[in-house]
Amino acid sequence: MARPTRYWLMKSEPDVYSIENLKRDGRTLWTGVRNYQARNYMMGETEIPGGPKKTPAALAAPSMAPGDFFLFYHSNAEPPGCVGLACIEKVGVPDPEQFDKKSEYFEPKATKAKPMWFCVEVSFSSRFERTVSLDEIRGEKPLEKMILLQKGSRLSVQPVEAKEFEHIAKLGKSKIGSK
DNA sequence: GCCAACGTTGGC
DNA sequence: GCCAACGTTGGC
Repeated sequence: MARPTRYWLMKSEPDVYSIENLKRDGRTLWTGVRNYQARNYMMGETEIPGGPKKTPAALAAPSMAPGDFFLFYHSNAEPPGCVGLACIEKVGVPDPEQFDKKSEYFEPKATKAKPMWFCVEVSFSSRFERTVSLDEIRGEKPLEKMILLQKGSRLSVQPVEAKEFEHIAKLGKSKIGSK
């Protein structure tokens, strides 16, 4: 049975790494996520040798795979909101920052053989013609179930429904594959 | 800059 | 295993 394409939302502070940066770079490693739930999504669907074991609940949850798409969200921005689309290229990549003593994401307990944190490689797909702001998302009935809108939700990597993804992409006047 | 909400750590 | 203290996220 073919796996359906899954859709995600990933947050980044534009002062740190913006959609313009991704457009410039073409591809990047989505490093620095230090949340177990987000990590589990980024580890992908197959077990990683030497990688952390997922709990049964995490195994039952959806995970990323190459070819999935995500909404690029600018957090701590004015206004906060979705600004474009990008594609998951590679999953379960050990986050190199955990091995770098000078990085704020250094993890002394991690080793190359047994990494603790994983990231994904992503590629630029499109920039929206305009920001679909958090305020606007709040006002859309078809988007009311989004994890983004749930009280206290801070998850920086989260699944979204295909319908939600398409709705926001339409509001941003952007399609997969368009510039 | 404030602070609510949440996640993690560590003493017991 | 509990839970208080602490740190972080991210909108406002």
